[in-house]
Amino acid sequence: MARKSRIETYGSPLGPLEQDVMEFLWASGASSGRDVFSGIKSGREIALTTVLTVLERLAKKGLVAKQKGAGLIAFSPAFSREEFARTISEDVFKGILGISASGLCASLVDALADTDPGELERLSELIESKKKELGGSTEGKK
Amino acid sequence: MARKSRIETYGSPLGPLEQDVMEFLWASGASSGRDVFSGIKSGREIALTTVLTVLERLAKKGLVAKQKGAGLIAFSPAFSREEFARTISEDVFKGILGISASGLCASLVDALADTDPGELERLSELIESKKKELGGSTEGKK
DNA sequence: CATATTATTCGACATTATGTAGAAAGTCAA
DNA sequence: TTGACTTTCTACATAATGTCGAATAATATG
Repeated sequence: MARKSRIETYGSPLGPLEQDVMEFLWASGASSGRDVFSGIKSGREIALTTVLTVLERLAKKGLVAKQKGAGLIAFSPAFSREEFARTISEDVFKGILGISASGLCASLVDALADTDPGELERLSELIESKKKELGGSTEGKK
Repeated sequence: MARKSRIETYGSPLGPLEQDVMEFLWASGASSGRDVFSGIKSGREIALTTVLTVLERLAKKGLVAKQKGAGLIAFSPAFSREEFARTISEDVFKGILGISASGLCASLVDALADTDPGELERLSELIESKKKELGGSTEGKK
């Protein structure tokens, strides 16, 4: 049996340039290749084709949609930042939970307290409702 | 200015073989190269040197400690499974929190409810103590 | 239409990470 | 010294990513 509790995936490993491109698309929405190029190239020396290639690869990965309509081809994020983050989170959690649920929770709480204390409150509420949701319907694993 | 809210790291991206090796070390503690080899090679065809190489690289990365004492060199995990998981978690959270704290929390709660409901209870307690720890600085509706 | 521009696509090379392992060198005991 | 075993070196293969120039396809213009 392939041991499962692997630390596997960690989500989608995007390279720095790919991330810059995604950031731009998330911020600007559908854009032409040149737009993306102009947008992310600040200070750095990078060729237009480099960006085009990345855009192409991202499209192949299904992270950006390529729409060829009337004028130029438009590239747009296939997922919102949130959806993307959530997808990653899920993969990460699946992997790490098998190793140390308590450690994961501890890290989350610490990180939250550090960057967004207010979110702590919302988290407890979230937990409450989830517990309530689980409550009663105790028919084993789901 | 390096835009920060990146999705960056995602933690330590170990390859499958490297993970098998770490799993073995976590389970067995200090072991000789041959032990690791024998331990992880079940069914598969793999050379001893391959494992040794991986062990070596893992050591270079600082994930395993190489102790050369009396007899054979002993390799042992430099971090416990939990510490490792925690390190990964932190990196991941730092990256994702900048994007969507609520999304992250939602994912965690869902994942927890799914794999380890009991941990939900512990999480809320954890949050409570953390809130208390933050104390007055976090005064607000409660 | 013929040509200059701009847009897209192709093909390539560099680097890094990982898997894989044979060859060489080092150890140690019989 | 010899032989078996350990450890190190060296090297190749593949995949992901960054990086482009060249070739090709569209468009626009004179």
